Amino acid sequence: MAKSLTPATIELVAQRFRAMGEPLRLRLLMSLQAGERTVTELVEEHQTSQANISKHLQVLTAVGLLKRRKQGLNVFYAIADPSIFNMCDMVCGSLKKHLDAQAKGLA
Amino acid sequence: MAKSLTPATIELVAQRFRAMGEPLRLRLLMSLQAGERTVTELVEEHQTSQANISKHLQVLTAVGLLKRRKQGLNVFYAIADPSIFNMCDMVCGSLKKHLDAQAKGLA
DNA sequence: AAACTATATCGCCATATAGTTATATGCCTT
DNA sequence: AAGGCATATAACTATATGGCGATATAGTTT
Repeated sequence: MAKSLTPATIELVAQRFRAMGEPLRLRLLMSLQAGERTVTELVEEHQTSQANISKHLQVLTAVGLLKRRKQGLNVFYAIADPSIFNMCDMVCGSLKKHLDAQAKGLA
Repeated sequence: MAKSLTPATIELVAQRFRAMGEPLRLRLLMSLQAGERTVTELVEEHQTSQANISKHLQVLTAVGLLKRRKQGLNVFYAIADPSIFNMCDMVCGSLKKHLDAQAKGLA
């Protein structure tokens, strides 16, 4: 991490993390890992209202994690930068380490 | 990111991201990048109440990002897994890309 | 243009969370 | 054991956010 970031930059970074800090949003990202999807497809895949999906997609798009492509009636959403999945992998790895250590502590 | 994670695991991952999705918490992590610090030191460095710092440290510790070491009256906090800074770097990189693209879009 | 479809937005409620002040806890010193 | 220091917790307020149903908007079809 860079030495000193401006408060505004820190806020942007925090926003990104916050955007990824929601289970449903993580699931949406995972759905999109295989390729772009329309809102309807995502609604069908995750059982919640269309309004809710739409709002979460809006959040992810606003922070630059997703990109939108409109085609006729449909809107296709896609991952803007696949590197986010590396982040997920890192969290999973770190999480595993933590859980293992915790498990050992309980032994 | 692994193909299918259980809801519980997804929630854990989300928790981690959420923990990093707060400017003050990011600043605390940055402070600790150089090495362990006591609560008092962190309070002096970031201008907010001791109670607030303590609460944020508690959040970061709960999700396994920090570790605690008690020594006499003091409690030293330290980064539990330095790999989180790679994540910050990745976010910064991705962010930069996004902002550049956005800037170009406005040109 | 009227009806239809896909998506976005609005208004609402319930809950979560950052911050504050005040207080409690735990450890040390004398 | 009494007082003082460092940290944690409690009680509270203000704000943000997730979810819902209803509605608006934009594009398509007939």
